[in-house]
Amino acid sequence: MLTHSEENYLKAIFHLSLETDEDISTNAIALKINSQPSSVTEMLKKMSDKSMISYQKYKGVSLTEVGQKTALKIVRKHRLWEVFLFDKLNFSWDEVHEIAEQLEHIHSDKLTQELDRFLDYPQHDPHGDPIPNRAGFIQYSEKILLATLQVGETARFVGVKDSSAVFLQYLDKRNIALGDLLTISFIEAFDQSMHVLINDSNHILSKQTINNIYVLKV
Amino acid sequence: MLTHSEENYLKAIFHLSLETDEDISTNAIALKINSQPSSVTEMLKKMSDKSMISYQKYKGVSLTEVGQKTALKIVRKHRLWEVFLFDKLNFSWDEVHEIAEQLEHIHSDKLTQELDRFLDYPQHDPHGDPIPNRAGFIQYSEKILLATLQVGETARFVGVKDSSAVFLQYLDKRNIALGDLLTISFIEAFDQSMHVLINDSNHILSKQTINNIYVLKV
DNA sequence: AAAATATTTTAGGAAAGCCTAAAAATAGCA
DNA sequence: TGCTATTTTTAGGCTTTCCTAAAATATTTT
Ligand SMILES: [Mn+2]
Ligand SMILES: [Mn+2]
Ligand SMILES: [Mn+2]
Ligand SMILES: [Mn+2]
Repeated sequence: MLTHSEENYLKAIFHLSLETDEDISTNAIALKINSQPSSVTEMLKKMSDKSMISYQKYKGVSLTEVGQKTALKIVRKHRLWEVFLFDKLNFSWDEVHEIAEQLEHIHSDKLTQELDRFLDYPQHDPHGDPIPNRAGFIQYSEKILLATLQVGETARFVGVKDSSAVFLQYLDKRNIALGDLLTISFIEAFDQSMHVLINDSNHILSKQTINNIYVLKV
Repeated sequence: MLTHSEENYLKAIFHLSLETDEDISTNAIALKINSQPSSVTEMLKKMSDKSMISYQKYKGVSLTEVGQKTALKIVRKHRLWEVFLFDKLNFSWDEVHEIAEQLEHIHSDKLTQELDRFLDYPQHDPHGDPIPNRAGFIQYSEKILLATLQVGETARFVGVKDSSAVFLQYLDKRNIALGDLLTISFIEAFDQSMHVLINDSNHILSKQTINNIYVLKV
């Protein structure tokens, strides 16, 4: 059984591995989990001993098969709890993450399974991220950044890249929600801001915003 | 914010305090949480510094007002989660405690409140124990031990004293459930075993059993 | 009331998980 | 290739929570 801390390391390495094919560096992990590189080195040794990661001094780490499976279990729990909080307990999508960070560490296979059933086997969490199934299989979609669309194109809002509370609240304030249809009416050459038609109203979205919104072309 | 461990001490002292009016001894706590008296002494000092308990060397401890309030919050969470697992996730009453022991440490007032609402403000957990309300008020009932009844009396099964999995499973096996009506038909003088009519079938319940079942006379 | 017994505390130590500062290794560049 | 800057590891320390063994205190028995 892994400790709370070990699980957080595993999850950090998992998420960092999604961004690159290279091994994950000590510094990158330290940055991610808000700790010091020396603390990370220490933990990496322990997790290597437990065969959760492949680690060679100075060469970075990658998840082993077991580590990958374990990380997926934690991500699954995290996202299922987010769905529970959002769907059943009236939490908003900017509030769920913090509590899911705690709930993801509850150990009970039956609990995870029953929660999944109770929520009717959801495919995505409230931020549009895919939920691994019981076997650890995760269905990634072909989502692209809104910033890559051309004038005239229409697409569906299916996810956010960085789901910080402040960004999610910004979207809420503008009544932009997951599932909405977006049509690009104009792109400002000067600052790349995008004029977008959403729910019959026009929005001007900044470069930062459109680089943080995932869509699926329709 | 209290640690996981401090919360467990608080809960132990709370439960021990229900059994007696005296101060709680170091040994009793050690026994309850399965640790050593020396470990307990150490923690009691820390919790006294945090004003959660009143502690005088060699004299035992009691909860302060703040400690009592905090303990009740944890008990509230524990029992609400038990209801959730039992009512919504198909857990049996002998399985819920173990997982609630983990869930009770999740910190979020909103979560507790919304869970309470979602479960429709339950008054009792799956073992018949009362759930403190948001303000920490707990409604104790006049329940008595089945062992105290006389031949001919009828009462409703409303709780168990020791809710160990093995005892709860024993009741399940005999189709004896919370809410059932029990009528005493005979008491064996030799071993105090009780002949009880439950759901139209006759059961012979041992001394240990009838001293572990709470009822309300009807 | 003294002796024996039981309870509680103190002393000293271990493991986990974090830190800072210094040393070692690696990578980038002239 | 050799020097410099960056990254990573090691060394040493701190806190939390647990432990065992010994000392101190309280309780019970004679
Ligand atoms: Mn999240
Ligand atoms: Mn999410
Ligand atoms: Mn319980
Ligand atoms: Mn209970």
